[in-house]
Amino acid sequence: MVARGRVVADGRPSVGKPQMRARVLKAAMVAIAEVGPDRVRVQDIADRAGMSTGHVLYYFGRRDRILIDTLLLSEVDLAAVRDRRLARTPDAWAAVDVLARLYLADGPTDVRWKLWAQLIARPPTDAQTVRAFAEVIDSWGIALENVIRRGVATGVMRTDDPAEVAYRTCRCMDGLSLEILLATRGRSRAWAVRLVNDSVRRELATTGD
Amino acid sequence: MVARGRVVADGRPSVGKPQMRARVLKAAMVAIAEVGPDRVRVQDIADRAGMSTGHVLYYFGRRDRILIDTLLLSEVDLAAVRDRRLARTPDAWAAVDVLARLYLADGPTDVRWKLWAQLIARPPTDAQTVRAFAEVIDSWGIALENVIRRGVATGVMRTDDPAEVAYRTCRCMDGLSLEILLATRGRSRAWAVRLVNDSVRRELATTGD
DNA sequence: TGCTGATCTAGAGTGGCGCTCTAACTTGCG
DNA sequence: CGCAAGTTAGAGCGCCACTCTAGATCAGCA
Repeated sequence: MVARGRVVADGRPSVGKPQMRARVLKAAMVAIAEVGPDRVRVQDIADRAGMSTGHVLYYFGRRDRILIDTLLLSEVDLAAVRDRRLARTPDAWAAVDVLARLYLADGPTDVRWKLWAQLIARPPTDAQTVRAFAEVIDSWGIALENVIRRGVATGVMRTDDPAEVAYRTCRCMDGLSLEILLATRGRSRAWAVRLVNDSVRRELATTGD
Repeated sequence: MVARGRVVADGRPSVGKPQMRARVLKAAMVAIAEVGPDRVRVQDIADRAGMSTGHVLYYFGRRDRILIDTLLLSEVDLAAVRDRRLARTPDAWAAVDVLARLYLADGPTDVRWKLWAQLIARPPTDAQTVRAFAEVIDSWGIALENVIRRGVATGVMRTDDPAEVAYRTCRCMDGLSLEILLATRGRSRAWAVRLVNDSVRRELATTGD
């Protein structure tokens, strides 16, 4: 036993000083943005946090966990922004546009989506983390579903199954974001935003729209 | 100059013995299936090919290139299967089903999609490879577009823009495959196949269908 | 057949990096 | 002060991609 204050097996460290974790995650965001999530070293993060590599790993156990928590943190932040903006946007069509712009990748170097790509390439195994990511993904679908329900309620949209449309639209935006990341063709972000808006409008528009 | 028979800078090796490359790629497929594309070592591939690691890298230069070429090879094979089966399937709705089943990930361990994930996480930089992958992606869109055109021609489908529907459907299948890979919820392959079939049918069905 | 240069093959060597481990330092509490 | 728990640093280990070099094999030629 003795438990030398170290990290518990595969879970989160139970040790204190959450501000240290926050500092590391902040540094990680910067480092990832500069170096890229695939190339970033623990050393890069430690440098920017003003700590040693051993110290950083004392809090996170594994390098992967730093990237995972960074993504989770950025998703939590983004979800807050999303919910705030959606609440401020009464028109359902405008809300769809807001959501699409927040969800879709900014460009080939979009940090958030590059982290997602990293995660999918090496998926986490522990149930806790898997559930956390499932909730993040769900929250986008639910947010869009609510927008659509509002559109239906206000009479500007029409559908039998808001949840299905929302889910499918999110998966489509996933694919679009991946193509933006790959940057194979000219397929730009602006083009993807327009495609999402158009296809949703075509599917949900009431007759007169 | 002198060029000691080595690999040219970032491109393909110009050296002979293509059967050696083929042998490595075949071994790579096995190794990747067993170990996973993220964990597979050059040693694993070399072992299965009956060669040394140095020998393997003599032909491919970088580990990444092995994975890239493995994916390209498997895509070429799959495209051949796809075109053959589609040619044998006159009914457009049935053809959509065939294509969806070939395109979508088999399950959380699907090798082809795991390689795609790997590729997106660390995208290739050289123009030649980027173009090759763009063509692979395009070929799926074009194949689906042709199916839809056939459906329209035979009067069982209706749409203004077959290319747009095909493209969007492919991106949706990308997103679905990613979720199958992540295996967060019960979202299974069978469920995804049905979703694609249903949504395409809903979008393209003629009135009486 | 023996010579020569090009190509091929093997494996030892190198460097980098994730991760571990130990030892020292700080803090809190009686 | 003294002890224990928690915190910090950094040296060290092991692994793995990639490099380098030296030898093997082969092709063409006299």
